[in-house]
Amino acid sequence: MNPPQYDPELQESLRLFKAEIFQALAHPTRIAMVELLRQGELVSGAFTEALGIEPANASQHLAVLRDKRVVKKRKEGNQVHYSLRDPSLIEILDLLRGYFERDLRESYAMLREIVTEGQPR
Amino acid sequence: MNPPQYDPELQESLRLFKAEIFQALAHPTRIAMVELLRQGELVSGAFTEALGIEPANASQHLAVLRDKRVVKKRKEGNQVHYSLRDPSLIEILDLLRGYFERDLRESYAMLREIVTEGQPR
DNA sequence: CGCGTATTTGCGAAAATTCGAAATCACGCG
DNA sequence: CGCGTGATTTCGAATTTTCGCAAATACGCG
Repeated sequence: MNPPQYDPELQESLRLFKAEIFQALAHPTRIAMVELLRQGELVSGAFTEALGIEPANASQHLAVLRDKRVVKKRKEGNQVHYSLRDPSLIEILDLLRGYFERDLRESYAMLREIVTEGQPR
Repeated sequence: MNPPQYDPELQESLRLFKAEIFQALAHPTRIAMVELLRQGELVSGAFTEALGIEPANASQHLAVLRDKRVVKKRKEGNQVHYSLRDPSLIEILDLLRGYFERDLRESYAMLREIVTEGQPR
């Protein structure tokens, strides 16, 4: 019960868990899904419509997100509602947004450098 | 060039970009590598020793992290030093730890619920 | 039962992972 | 200079995983 501060096995399972979360988000469609869920619950069909994909495909990606515990489902009569299991995922996505912006800026700078490099001085 | 606020194509390529970053971290070994880099620079060989993997394997994973711009390399004589390109990645991993703990608590609660459910009242 | 919505399953193609062997690279030494 | 050594990367091939489509199957409802 009491968690040792430096348990190698715990560390390992924690890394596995983190890897699974990242794996779950390692697809453009699933990222779009999570971003859509930022505002709240969505029915399964809403994804297929918003993303222009087939129901089967949406269901598959949702299954991945479900398996990795990113989203939870709630059946209501005929249809299935999905929502984020833990809103703090939003925080993580926001943090990543800052990361991406920095990275994009860097890439842009590098690109410009390469371009100007080719120019005669 | 000028980025419209809501360009679907831009959104899509941005998601692709994000997916690549997630993909880079979607492996326990690579997560361990990033966590090792929390303290600072490491030589390539240090990873193989700390993680108990073969040099070729470590090099592959480092190449992935390099390609996705997570780490940067610095050659010094015989060996190659790696370091995090952006330390805010650490924040994200820390956030995930809290996420993980919440998840464990939930699983435990659910387990207990199932157990008590089976009990006669 | 019949219908529409969701999910699951089967399958081929593409990508990721791993490992051993071979190739590079920087150094020091005869 | 040529050569051997240690560190790292690259190559090649085998295995595993992921992806997207299509067909089949479940599920709730009238």
